[in-house]
Amino acid sequence: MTDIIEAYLKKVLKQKEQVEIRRSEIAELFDCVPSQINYVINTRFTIQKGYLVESKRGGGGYIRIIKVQVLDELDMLNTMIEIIGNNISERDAKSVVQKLYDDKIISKREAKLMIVAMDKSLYTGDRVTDNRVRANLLRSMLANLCYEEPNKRKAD
Amino acid sequence: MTDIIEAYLKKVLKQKEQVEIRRSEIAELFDCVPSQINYVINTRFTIQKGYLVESKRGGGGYIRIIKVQVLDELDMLNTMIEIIGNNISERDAKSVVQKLYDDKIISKREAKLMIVAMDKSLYTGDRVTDNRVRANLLRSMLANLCYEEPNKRKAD
DNA sequence: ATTTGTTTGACTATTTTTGACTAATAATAA
DNA sequence: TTATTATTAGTCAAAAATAGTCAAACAAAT
Repeated sequence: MTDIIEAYLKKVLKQKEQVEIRRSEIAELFDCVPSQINYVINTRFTIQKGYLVESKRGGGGYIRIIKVQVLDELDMLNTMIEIIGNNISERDAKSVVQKLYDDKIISKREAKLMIVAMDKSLYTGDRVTDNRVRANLLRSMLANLCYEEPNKRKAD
Repeated sequence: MTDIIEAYLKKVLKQKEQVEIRRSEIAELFDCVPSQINYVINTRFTIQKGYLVESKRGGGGYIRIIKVQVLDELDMLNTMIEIIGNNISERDAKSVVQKLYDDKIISKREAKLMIVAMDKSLYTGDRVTDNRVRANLLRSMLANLCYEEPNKRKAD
């Protein structure tokens, strides 16, 4: 169900920069509880994936999902570095890398290298430490990409 | 039983590049406990045998087995993975990466990504822990370079 | 007899679904 | 204007729906 609603919203976002919904209407449309919509948004339309969400309650209330716009590669990398901050979960880290791949800032091989490096199983086992180390790694790797010549793309 | 399930999955993989199952369904189909499926996957669909496995738990969960192509740098990478072992210093790790670059197994960008990830300053500060985590990271990244997915699947 | 591989199930981990309760805003009444 | 009510959306935790781990029991191979 989550996947279906996600796909629906993404389809709309393919055409437009943003989409505005009434939570109860979408819930009705897909025959689910309204809070399911919050779940979809919280797990699939995060800032790490490149979305901003605004909403308002009360009469005429809405939820608005906005695709984040960035100017260029450097801007994107810096934005991501900021988003990462000093701690990041495995899931969010992988979202960030996926986003960079989707936006063709890194190659598939680079994405895979980075994604495997985000895996929880490689670290110490202490969540707090791991999230900090993971953020350090990811930030460093992205910062490194900032100083490089533009990506020479191989067919992938 | 393991052989039967293995054969079944391989038959499907003869036709397609990947197969997605629901663990409980397959367990039911072959009248075995669900964890038997994990055993089959862990023993017969390893990365060394040319398969990649992804999965998700929870509602709509699945196990996906993907055929991958083994690259000819396999031997060299496996040797390096063995050499790395469970601990590696920053210096040794960096020379491993340098060698990969010299041997043209990785690109310059990939090399730089990996090199920055080996840096001591990113880890916990405890030498023993750091050398272990660094080895985990490097081994994972190298293992990842051994294989390549044939082609993409998602239409989105 | 010993070692290696397989089966089983109890326990754990993760993700999604659901619904009761809370919070915010707008509309309306006083 | 102020208070009240209606109309939204948000939060949180429990329940449900998956898959993963691990070790004991069992079986097969040497």
